[in-house]
Amino acid sequence: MKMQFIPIDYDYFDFEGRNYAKIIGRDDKGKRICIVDSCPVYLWAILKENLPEEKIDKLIKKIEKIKLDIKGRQTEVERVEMHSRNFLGKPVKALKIFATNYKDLHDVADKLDMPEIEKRRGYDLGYTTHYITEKQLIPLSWYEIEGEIITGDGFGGISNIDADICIKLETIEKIESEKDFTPKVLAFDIETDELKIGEGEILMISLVSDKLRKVITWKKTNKKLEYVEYVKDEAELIERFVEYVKKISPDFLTGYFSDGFDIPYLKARAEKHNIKLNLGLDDSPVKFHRGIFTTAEISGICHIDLLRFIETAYSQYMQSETLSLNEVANEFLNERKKDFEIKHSSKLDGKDWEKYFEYNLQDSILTFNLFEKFWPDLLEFSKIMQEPIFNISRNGMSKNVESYILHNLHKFNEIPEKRPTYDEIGGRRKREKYEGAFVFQPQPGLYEDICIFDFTSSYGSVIVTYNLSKSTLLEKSEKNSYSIEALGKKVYFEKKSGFFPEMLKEIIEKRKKYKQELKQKPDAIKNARSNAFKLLANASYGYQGFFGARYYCEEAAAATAAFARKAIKESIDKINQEGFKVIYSDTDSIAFLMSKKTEEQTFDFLKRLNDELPGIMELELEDFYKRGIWVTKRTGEFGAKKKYALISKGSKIKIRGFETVRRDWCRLARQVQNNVIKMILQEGNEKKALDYIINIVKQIKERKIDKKQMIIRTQLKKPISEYKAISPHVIAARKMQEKKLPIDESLIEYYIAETKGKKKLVREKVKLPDEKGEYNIEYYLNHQILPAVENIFQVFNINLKDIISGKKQTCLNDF
DNA sequence: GAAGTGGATATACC
DNA sequence: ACTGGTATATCCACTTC
Repeated sequence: MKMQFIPIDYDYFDFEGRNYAKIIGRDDKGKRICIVDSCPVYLWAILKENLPEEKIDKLIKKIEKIKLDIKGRQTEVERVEMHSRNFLGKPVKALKIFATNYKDLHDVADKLDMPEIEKRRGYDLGYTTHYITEKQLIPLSWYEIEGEIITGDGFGGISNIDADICIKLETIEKIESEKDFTPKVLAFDIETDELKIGEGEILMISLVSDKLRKVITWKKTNKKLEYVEYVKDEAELIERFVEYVKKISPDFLTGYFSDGFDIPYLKARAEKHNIKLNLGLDDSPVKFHRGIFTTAEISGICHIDLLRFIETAYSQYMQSETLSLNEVANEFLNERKKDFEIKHSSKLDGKDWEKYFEYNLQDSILTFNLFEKFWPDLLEFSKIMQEPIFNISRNGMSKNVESYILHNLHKFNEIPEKRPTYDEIGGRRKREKYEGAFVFQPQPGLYEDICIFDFTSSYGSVIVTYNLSKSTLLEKSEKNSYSIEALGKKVYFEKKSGFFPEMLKEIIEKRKKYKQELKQKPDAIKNARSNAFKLLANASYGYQGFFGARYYCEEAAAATAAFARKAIKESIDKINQEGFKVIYSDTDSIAFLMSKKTEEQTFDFLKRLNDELPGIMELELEDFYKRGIWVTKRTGEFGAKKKYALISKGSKIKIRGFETVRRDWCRLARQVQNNVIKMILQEGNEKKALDYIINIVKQIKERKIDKKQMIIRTQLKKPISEYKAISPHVIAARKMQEKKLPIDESLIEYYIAETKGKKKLVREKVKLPDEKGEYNIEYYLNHQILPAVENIFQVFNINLKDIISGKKQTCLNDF
């Protein structure tokens, strides 16, 4: 049997003691195909140097005799081969030890505690990763496959699963031409009475696919809605949900926070009713993997929790202040949730229920649309990191960097490094912070004609240029090496390029290439590809300093920061020497005054600068700006770092660090500050802004501002009881707890109210948004509005405090 | 009991 | 525990006089 095939979901199973990959996918006609395949299972034993041959022969014979009988399995060493490989860039002799079952490799490794063996590696990758590496498969690419159809009890009855064809794979070959694939997607969302898992009843479940829009509920209402299906009770609701998933049989089942809420909830309620949540194609129950986050896996159907993916792939560029479905859908789709105030089901009447159904359906529609939106990203991530979408969508960037490395090691003939042990991680976490980026101390003021240069992929290009990695780190000083002062000593790296910098070089090159292609002819795939490489390049520096990394290298991470500091300081000097004036710099960017020079002269100078930069390091022009403002710190007269605002020649405003961009300030303060900054940058003076602020102060004093503008939102980052310092938002959270309001991952909202009696602490004046009370004029003036704008006016030598307190009312007439 | 200071906490920048 | 370090600012908690 021969056909075209695209792999989607990866799993594995044991049959007669051996491991088999079970890959679910589609053929080019949309039929569901299950392929069964196997690959050699082995680990590496790296030998000590200069072992005599007879000793190696003896060792091999000894190893070949290893047999294990554990966990109800019999595993034995089946074959041992001698190979020349690299480990951390050094040539080594290593034994490739083939064994029966991947899951027993750890135990085989334990048996290899022999004096001739230096290190044991390659037993901790996970079967799926091992399989993909071995077969060089790229997930979600089209393949031409050939194999035998499996029927009856072949491989323990695997053909009983809900697939059109099961095949034992014989050959598999990638189809090079680009070929589209449109997955079958089902989005779902549940509504419940309580937020705590399993505590309340599931009231309804919505389901959305390209052809389906449905809400299932057990709630009887007078008006029958077309898209609502009514069932008897909660038990039937869950059963019906399972039936639908089976009937639709999607490639992807997607939810929003469904790993942490919807699926665990369904599971808990199903257990209560003694129903099985057997969603798997093989009728297996949903499997939960407990880690820091629980993940829910369905055999054969790829479950995607979009929240997790959006968090790693996009949150750093997003405008949204939270990752709530509403905000995210608003930002990416320009669509919103339905307005509906959720109440306990006992407090709802007929009309409310209809709205509730609509609300529930809309959530699934948004989730479905978000899936479509992020499908190119999921696809590209999966192809680039070469891991299944299920994992890709849940892994953080450090894991993604590591996946990329592991799947590219074969190009360097490298044996994979092991995961750090628990003790190693503990040791790494205890180490002191190393010195990081350089931040220029700015002089407060309003500046005109500013230019900004940026290092492209700054840290990445430093790692590549100076070959900084675990495998290139030298133990002692060597001639002809790269060296720099870091971690309070001199560190050295060899010049012969290592596999990690080499891989990173390719990542940066690809990023450049795809960015260029994207610019020429934009589309979603190119955007996703370009973004994926950008994220990979950016995360590579952090990876080497991350305690959980296989290729952890403190020296490399510290040296990267050190070389980057050196490079930027040298560039700053050169820019100053050229006759410009540097006014600010942070990590990889430099802002300087044009000092009457033309843009052409600046470009010319940039070219010359770049010619002098080492390796692949490169500065690029970020933009030209009309004006910019830097302010003082609240304490001290120095300029504040990481806080400035710019207006470009095209009148685009860029604000960094100011309260305007901080979500833990009330909306009024943020908006007022934003307006003040805008006026000053646009007009080039403070006059209009001063009039504006005086008017705002008046309005506050006269209580003309809507209380909604005064609400402060702060995230509760741990359980209430764990707080040592009881700050206002903790009090607000306590109040919510008393009122039995849900405290989920979202922000705590409160305002500071007028109170009777002498109350000194801010937290004593905290009220929840719907608590009766009036905003505290003194607080909002002196602790929100004034702090937000006073150091902006200070740039113009205006003391707002005096003006507002009325001390210098007369000076108003001066303007 | 006021004033000063350091710690805890949240959030942003790159 | 799930990339890194640098930085600002608020408000509480505690010390000191």
